Amino acid sequence: MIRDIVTTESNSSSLAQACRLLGLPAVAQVANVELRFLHRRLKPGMRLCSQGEPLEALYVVVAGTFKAFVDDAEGAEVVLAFPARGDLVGADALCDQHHASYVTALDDTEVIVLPAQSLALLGRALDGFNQFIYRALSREVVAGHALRSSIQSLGAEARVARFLAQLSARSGFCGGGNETLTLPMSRQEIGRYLGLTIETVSRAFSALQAAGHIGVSQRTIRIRDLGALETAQPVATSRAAPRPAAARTRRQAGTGWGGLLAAA
Amino acid sequence: MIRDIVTTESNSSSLAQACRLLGLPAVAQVANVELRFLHRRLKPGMRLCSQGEPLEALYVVVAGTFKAFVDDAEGAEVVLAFPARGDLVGADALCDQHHASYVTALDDTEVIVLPAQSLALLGRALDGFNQFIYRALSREVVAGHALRSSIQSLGAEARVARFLAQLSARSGFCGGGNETLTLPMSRQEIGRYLGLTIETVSRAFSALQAAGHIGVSQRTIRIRDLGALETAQPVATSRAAPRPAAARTRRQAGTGWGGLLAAA
DNA sequence: CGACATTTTGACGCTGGTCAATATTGGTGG
DNA sequence: CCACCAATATTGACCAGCGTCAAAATGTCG
Repeated sequence: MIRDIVTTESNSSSLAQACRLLGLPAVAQVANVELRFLHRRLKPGMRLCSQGEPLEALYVVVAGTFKAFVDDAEGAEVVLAFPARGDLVGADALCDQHHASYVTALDDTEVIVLPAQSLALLGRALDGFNQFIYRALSREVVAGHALRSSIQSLGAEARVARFLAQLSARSGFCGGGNETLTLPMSRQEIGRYLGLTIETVSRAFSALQAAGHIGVSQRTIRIRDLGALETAQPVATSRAAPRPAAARTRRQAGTGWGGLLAAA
Repeated sequence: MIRDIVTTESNSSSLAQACRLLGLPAVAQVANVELRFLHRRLKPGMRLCSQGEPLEALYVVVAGTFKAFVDDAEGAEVVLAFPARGDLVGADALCDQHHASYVTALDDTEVIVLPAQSLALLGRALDGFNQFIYRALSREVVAGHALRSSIQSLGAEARVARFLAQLSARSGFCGGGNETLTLPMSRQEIGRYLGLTIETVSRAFSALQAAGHIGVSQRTIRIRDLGALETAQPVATSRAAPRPAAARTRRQAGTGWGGLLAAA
């Protein structure tokens, strides 16, 4: 597609570097490949890929944060993940060669581009490369399970708390030390990720602040008691999962729902 | 269908058959492989694999239904999927060679066993084999996204309705025509899958029956109005996600609710 | 036929969604 | 440089969906 990046030079990375970024053990052979992959940079709001679009490449995030989402039946977006440094983006397109979600940049970002053709090629040439992709994909599956588990198990406040703990644990979100982080996403987006409304997210922030666990100043969060955030409180009762807003645009055919039942 | 499978014990299947089952386009070369994979049969309650266990093989479900789940913080299980005919099981172990969830048989089941060693081997020998795994994994990711989206978007009744519609759309669940299906799982398990309590699931069944959309008789469901089930109603409002219960072994301990406000 | 497990139904209330109004921030023009 | 307006965030009041507690009903199994 169109490369509008005029900025500096898109530089390149080796396969070994990509492996390191993904946190995968680089197989021996990997080090010997001199093949290099181009980088691409995006400004906030720019889209890396869209739902329905044919697969052109997979991406490994080098810097910045993205938002991956789909539109549900009523048109409201459901945030699937906030890919950041070290995450693989675009894997959901491998099953039918078309992206199944939208991915947009939340801030200034940079990715390593792994062209689709290269995948088959590399797989053939390098034994370890397949493991590389398998693991990245598998990790995504596991992460999805973990998220579902949290959403079903925790109350609103605990979910937000863990969300923050998770962010602080990742590199790339910290604006300096691992004590202060600057959120690249809005409360709205956090809500659509955790299955909460914007108001509830805001209240959770306030409550955590009142409890002395964090310091909140807009999108700048100071972690005061990481332990408290991680040890989410089962709080009260419940465990349901309500409904979205909807209200407005009702009436929609909605086939959607592609896969209730998945595989393991 | 099952005629090549001689009932007796562990039978075997070719790679091409496995591809067909998974609904993946069998690559040319696949047809030429004469390698055959053994089958394995399980009785209700038997475990195909457990969390933490080292990866030994991947499985393709031939018949019956499984339940894949993890235990959340409080020990309550969260059902991740109900793998049935055509689904790949065990993929979550590819990232670190250890299973990340439990998978148990809900009824009499049969799977094709793809030994872990064969994977690397096949990948090296067959170009198409990697695509095969990529797609199966990717499909799982996409299915997970779809499920999350539905859980966050729909009310309890709509979730149950769609769940049933989804089941009726799959082969393997229908006890005859696609009009009557026999659920292999309990209400409890449906609830832990949809993020609802057993009571809410039960009430949803009753409501759908009262509305004339289904006929309920224990675990035998008659679909009377499939369209109504698929066109889930955004119902009311909400969209929160409460907390789990922990019911069972509860008896006290302390947490319950007393600490609720304090913790918050 | 009796003890147990699963499902159903009812009453009650907490969590979190909805509606709504007020603050803060940020951008733009005079 | 400051007033004005739009976007985002915070708070409050209200209310309803669904979890929790409880018990009855129906089915399973020995």
